[in-house]
Amino acid sequence: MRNTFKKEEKLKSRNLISDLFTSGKSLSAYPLKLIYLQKEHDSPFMIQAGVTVTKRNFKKAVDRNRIKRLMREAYRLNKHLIYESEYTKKHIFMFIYTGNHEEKLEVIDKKMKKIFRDFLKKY
RNA sequence: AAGGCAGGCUGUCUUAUCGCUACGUUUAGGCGUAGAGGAAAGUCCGGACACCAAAGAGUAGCAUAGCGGAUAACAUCCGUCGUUUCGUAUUUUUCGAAAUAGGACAAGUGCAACAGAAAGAAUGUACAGUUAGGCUGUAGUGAAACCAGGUAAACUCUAUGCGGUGUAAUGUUAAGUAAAUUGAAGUUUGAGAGUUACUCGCUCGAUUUCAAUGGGUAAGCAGCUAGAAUUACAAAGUAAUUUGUAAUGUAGAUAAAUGAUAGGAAUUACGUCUUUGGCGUAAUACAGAAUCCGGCUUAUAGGUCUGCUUUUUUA
RNA sequence: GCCCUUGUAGUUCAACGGAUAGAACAAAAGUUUCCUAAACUUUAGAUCUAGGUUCGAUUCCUAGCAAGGGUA
Repeated sequence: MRNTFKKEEKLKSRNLISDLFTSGKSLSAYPLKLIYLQKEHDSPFMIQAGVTVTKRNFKKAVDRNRIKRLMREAYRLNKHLIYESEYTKKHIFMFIYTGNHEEKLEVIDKKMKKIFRDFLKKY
């Protein structure tokens, strides 16, 4: 499969996001944290995913944008782990960066793989 | 020549692979084109644009403050006068540079530590001008006592300007319902309610029936990027700036695109060597459009230019 | 996005433009005690930053920085 991450695959609806934060479950692998919820949505993709960085830890918009780009890149390169598994229920994902300084892509990539492995182990 | 300070300009380039957003094209896969800044930042001023007829009048409030000009407008910019500081020089003047919220204390009110006789109307001490009184001058304290005193980035006064809310404005499309809104008719008749900081004013009566609209769902689309546009040349003007001609097509996202990896080049720093260079390592600032413009302020590695200044060398 | 407020010792708060910025708690040292606590005595410690107005600024003005709040 192709490693894309297009508009339709991104988590955008405010309602879905607030549902996710009120009733979602979480997995953690510092400096990343995944909040997930099994829920039907309109997207043709199996998972709608978003990333977020708190303003408290990164005051400058440049830093926040950079980390979000790195997280999107890591998700894009690793999502095949889930799509190629036997699991097929629809989910919404939100990745939160809980660290307070910028990490390199390879670190984030490693943690992303760990989170996906943990996620698949649970089902 | 090297270093420091201040200001102006500039603000790394390139190839491949994997991706993102918009537009065009394509039956689909795909392909083509375009894709952050000088400050996009702070939100400190000024506008454009849109809506609010509950948008009116007055007061309050806020802003500005020599003079002339520029501009769509400004608290911005240009010129000039005054004032202050510095330099040259030195009796002053003149000259050069920098800074400057720079109306009014002769409308009224307030304030002035310490010192001083006295800080607002009081006339003291010593000396001198004259012998006494009175008057005048000098000394002494202080930032200010040269008197119609000082102080308005003290209240205040004067002149000028300002209606409010901000693109999440506003318009429109689809589904679809109220105890809400609007219109018409009937019945009844005046206590109250609402509105901008306040007053005047202004708006709204209550209930029943019928018809229409329609909260929320931060839904979709428009607004949304051709504009006080950019670049070049010429002319006018001391300048800010204006006018004319030609060329150019230059982001439009919305949990929010403009990225990642690998290689090469450039610059800088450090280390090392076989030292006009080679090799290795590291770094490449400040910072990310959110309706759009004009300014202001703040941040900024490296390069480059200008001014001032310090040290060394040579003449 | 828009709007507003506040910055004073380690903490919570004071201070008309005027002498050496004050109080409580906390901290340090000492006295007391076999030791600790309590009590008592003493000490150190601050106006967010940079300019300006003024004879003089925590106070007034301007710009920046930081923190907090409101609104949709």
